Amino acid sequence: MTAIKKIHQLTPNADCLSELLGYHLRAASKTVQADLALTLAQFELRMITYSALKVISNNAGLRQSQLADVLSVERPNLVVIIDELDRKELIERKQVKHDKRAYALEITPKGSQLLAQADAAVQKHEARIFGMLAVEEQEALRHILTSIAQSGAQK
Amino acid sequence: MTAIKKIHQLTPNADCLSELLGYHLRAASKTVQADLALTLAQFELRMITYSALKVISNNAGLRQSQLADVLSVERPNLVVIIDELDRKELIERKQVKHDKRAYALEITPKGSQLLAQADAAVQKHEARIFGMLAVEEQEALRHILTSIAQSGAQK
DNA sequence: TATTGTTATACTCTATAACTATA
DNA sequence: TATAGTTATAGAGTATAACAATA
Repeated sequence: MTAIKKIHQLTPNADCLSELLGYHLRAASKTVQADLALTLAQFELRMITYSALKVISNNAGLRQSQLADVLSVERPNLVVIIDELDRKELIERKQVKHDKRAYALEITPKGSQLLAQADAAVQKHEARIFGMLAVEEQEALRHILTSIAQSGAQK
Repeated sequence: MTAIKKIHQLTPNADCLSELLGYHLRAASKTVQADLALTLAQFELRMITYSALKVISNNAGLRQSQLADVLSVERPNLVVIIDELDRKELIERKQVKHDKRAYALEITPKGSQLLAQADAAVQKHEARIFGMLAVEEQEALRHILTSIAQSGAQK
């Protein structure tokens, strides 16, 4: 049985997928997202709720449709995200003058306090993941990733 | 109305999330995955079925549990992936001597032919995405991404 | 007992159509 | 007619428990 198992064991080089840069890009992204998720779970935040809280904090009064655009989330899906932050009293939906359809999103003091703590933890997370890179390497990586992200879809 | 809208418009620098390297990593990964998905759709393959087909092709006779390990997919989820490839007659589940529980996975001639075409398209895809980088830059990126992927989870 | 493949299930993320109340 | 927020829903992707057959 061990003999058969050995024959079937994959040699290190048998992973033919590792030739593809896209494979490594995806693997690195998954590792980072997993670590970030653990980091934010300490504050009962998800990646999307953290992002939303941060954007609202930096853009007081913006509307849900604008936030959806910034976060690249469909409007219907943003509703439950905002609901979650609202229920936790981290943000508020305030009336917009001259447009009764829309809400102006604002962070609460409680939200600002939590965001400050989360931001500090995220900074540690980034240092933990990217700290082994020199500052110039980090900038080069940022530049490369930005250009890749904008290389767009075919056709 | 336009006045209110302008006030609420986000300035380019208001996207406070772009400070995070993890944000750019995720965005780049999503762009690449989307382009790869389009590329493989021409052959009625998904990323996971393409990966499975390629690993089976390079490791004839491996079992589903081994393939699940290589692809980092849970065994129950691999079943439907193998079902799909089997239904399309791209692979075969063959009996394993000395172990009636397991199947030996093998690619069919039809599968090999499709894989060759898909491989060529994926090569073009990678060139389209990463072609703007010099070869040394590609190798540097591969090295960085590999080390990031292995930086592991905290705690 | 442990393992292989399988079934059923559930949870998250994402995407679309359609409704309401306003504009 | 168009827009903001909402509801309902459906599809991927992913995760776990439990089963039958076999080791």
